[in-house]
Amino acid sequence: MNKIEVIITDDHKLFRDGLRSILQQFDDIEIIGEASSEIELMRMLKEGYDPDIVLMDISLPDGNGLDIIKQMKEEYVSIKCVVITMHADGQYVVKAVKNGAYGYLLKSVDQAELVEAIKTVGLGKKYFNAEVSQLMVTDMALQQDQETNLSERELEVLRLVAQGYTTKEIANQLYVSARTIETHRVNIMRKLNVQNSAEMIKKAAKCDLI
Amino acid sequence: MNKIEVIITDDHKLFRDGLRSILQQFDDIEIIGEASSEIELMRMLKEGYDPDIVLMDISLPDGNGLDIIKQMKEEYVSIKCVVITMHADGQYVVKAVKNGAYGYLLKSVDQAELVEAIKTVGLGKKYFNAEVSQLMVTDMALQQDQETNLSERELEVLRLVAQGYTTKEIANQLYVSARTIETHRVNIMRKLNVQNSAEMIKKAAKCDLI
DNA sequence: TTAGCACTCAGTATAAATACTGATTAACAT
DNA sequence: ATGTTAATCAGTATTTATACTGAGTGCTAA
Repeated sequence: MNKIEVIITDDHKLFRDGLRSILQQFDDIEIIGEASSEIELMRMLKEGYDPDIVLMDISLPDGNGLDIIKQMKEEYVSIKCVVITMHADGQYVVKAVKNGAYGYLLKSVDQAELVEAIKTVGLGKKYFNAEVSQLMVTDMALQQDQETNLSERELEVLRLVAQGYTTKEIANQLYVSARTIETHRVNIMRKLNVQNSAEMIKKAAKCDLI
Repeated sequence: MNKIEVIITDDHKLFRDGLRSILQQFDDIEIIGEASSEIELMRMLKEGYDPDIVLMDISLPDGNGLDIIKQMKEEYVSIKCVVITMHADGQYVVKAVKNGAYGYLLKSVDQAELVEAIKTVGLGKKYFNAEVSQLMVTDMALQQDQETNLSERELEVLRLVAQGYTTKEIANQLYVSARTIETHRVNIMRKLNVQNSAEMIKKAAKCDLI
């Protein structure tokens, strides 16, 4: 069996050393490099490093660690990113998942779980433990809790607006005057607590109304 | 300790009987009712049934089971819904979570896990096992895979548009002419393959570009 | 070195949205 | 009964967006 090749990315040398020390004990895992920043990581990849897994802290000094996951995934399709962080924040987890991360580990995990995560991801599967899943679930449930109280008619209008129909077109479709639709739009914006159509559609999309 | 009061909702009597038979063995769980449809369930709740948990199949004959979770949550805040279904579909899981479900079980789970889920939810915590979390994660990662290829500048403009700034305002902020911003808008819409600003914002929101 | 793309900018005309002022009717719950 | 809300409709003026025609510069990768 081939070794799982890993690059560790974290701005704290001591932490990198610790990880290396732990992972060195396993014959099927090999640390092929370390980076102390996103820039350094990207430079290494550009220079030809080709790890199976990048183990990455997302509170790096240069920029947002979550964005780099996406970037890396686009440029180096085969590399799988496992986030390791102290941030027990559902939004971070969701963002990481959406950006293509293969795993999300809290720094509170133990050795055994770290290794299990790496091996799981090494097989091409994703690794998110119960705690992390919980964070994600809780966050998603919260997002939905923004009550809207739009009437049926308003929802209907909102959906048509979001589909790109103009006020006039909607009026024709619903057999009412354009004035009516305009009133609806104003009321919808008031209820969603936004100032204009762009924000209205954004908020509607975020709240899954459309 | 109080018993966890459960209503089983499923359109197959045999399945309800099976669940009842399993759960009856546990002293701290009590089946206080059964419903064979959403309508029946809602009627029971209206009549005063007040379960801790509703164990619900989401492929019921009358309407979409996922929507009823939301409805129930709004009208009966204290009731926790646990979905039990044969649909191993990430989108369903995501939707269930967003609608406020406290758990999602595949019909392939065993007795032990069913009971564990009920007890966990009974304590007010959510229960989503590794398999289900996996489905959810996979689905979310997929959604993100729609490539966009917007340039940095275009993303910047897009985000400002979504925040409700007008073309002129954006032009002032970025120290370029309004023409330039208009060109950007047109290019963004072309790249996102949409016909107007409303669709542009909707698509951007759905793809988490903003 | 040439082709493509990002980014910038222009005029003219029309279509649409927004801001302000209002109003009537019907349903529904306190 | 009375207040609240949904749903409908109106005029006028202004601001924005859109559609059509374009173009020049500078970078980069084939």
